[in-house]
Amino acid sequence: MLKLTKKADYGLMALKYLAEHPETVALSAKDIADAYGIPAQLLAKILQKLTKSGLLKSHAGMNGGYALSRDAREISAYEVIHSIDGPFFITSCTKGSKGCELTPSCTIKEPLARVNDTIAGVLKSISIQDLSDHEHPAGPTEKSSPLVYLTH
Amino acid sequence: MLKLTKKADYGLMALKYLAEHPETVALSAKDIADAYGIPAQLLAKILQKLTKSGLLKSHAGMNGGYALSRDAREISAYEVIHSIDGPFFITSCTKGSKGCELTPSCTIKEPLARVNDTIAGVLKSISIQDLSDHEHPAGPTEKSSPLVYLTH
DNA sequence: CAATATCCGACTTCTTCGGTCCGGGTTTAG
DNA sequence: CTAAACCCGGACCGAAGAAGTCGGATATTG
Ligand code: SF4
Ligand code: SF4
Repeated sequence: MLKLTKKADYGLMALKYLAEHPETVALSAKDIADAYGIPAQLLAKILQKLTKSGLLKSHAGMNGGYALSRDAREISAYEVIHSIDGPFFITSCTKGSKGCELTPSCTIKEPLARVNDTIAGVLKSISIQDLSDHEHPAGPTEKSSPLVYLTH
Repeated sequence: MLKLTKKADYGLMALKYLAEHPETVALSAKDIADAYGIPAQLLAKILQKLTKSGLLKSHAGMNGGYALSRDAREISAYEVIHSIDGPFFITSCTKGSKGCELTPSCTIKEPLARVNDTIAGVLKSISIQDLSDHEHPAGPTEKSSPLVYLTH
């Protein structure tokens, strides 16, 4: 529940890896897979999705591979997750396809939609570049400011 | 991916329902289930978990049922989700049980742990009481302030 | 042309979730 | 006392989704 897909996880790893190697023109899926020890074929499919979404550029043939299509700080974690796992929804009532049938009687879907937006906002505020700043500077996670505003 | 369990969903609905009926001493699982049209037996098990976690008080026998053990504004959505679905982790590396085996080589688990904490903070800042404030006052969701601080 | 790479859909396997069933124990109304 | 109404909790099962695999087509370079 509320767990990130491993595919999205891999996708973030791969993008971070690409962001850290800007000098190379392109890296093949196998290169990245080997670097982390994740199944090559699976990673390939993930990168393909990211390519189709426009986050990556691919180049077939020898010495081919993938490269970021934009600057690392212009790619948000939200986009990555969205590309790989589809639309982002905390609840099952995706309003459109097939959600739970008790949507009309449900009284908590509006508040939850608010929460959904908040979390999406969090994800959108994180870029690939941020992942590369390997820092966890002693300062323990302090939740000071109000994080979500449910009622206006 | 990143989707709330339906059980947690039901749990929140039930708690909200209880919060909105403070006059009644106790409501049976069947009452709540009928009110929303969710499977009674399933809801029963959810309420049992919430009881075991101390969020609810149960009373067997005729005219028995469940009641909130604390004030509605003292119960956070985080507690509910935690009670029903177990520990809250965005990633698979739960450090302790069985996570993914590439935890050592993984370079994004610390940043993601930060994100995890942020989202957990969001959930903790929401009380059952907040769910009852049925408001969505025209004001579109505005994300003004920075929502997550990755680097200190 | 041959080697290397991406591309892409279909497929199997595994886990989890949603839901049901049943055999208990408790309390209270009659 | 007894039966109804309720809570308790494990076992069970089908459906769905996630993780990973396979195989073939296509594009590029040497
Ligand atoms: S309609 Fe209500 S119960 Fe159904 S998925 Fe949405 S929030 Fe959950
Ligand atoms: S170790 Fe890395 S890849 Fe594995 S679950 Fe944690 S974040 Fe994801």
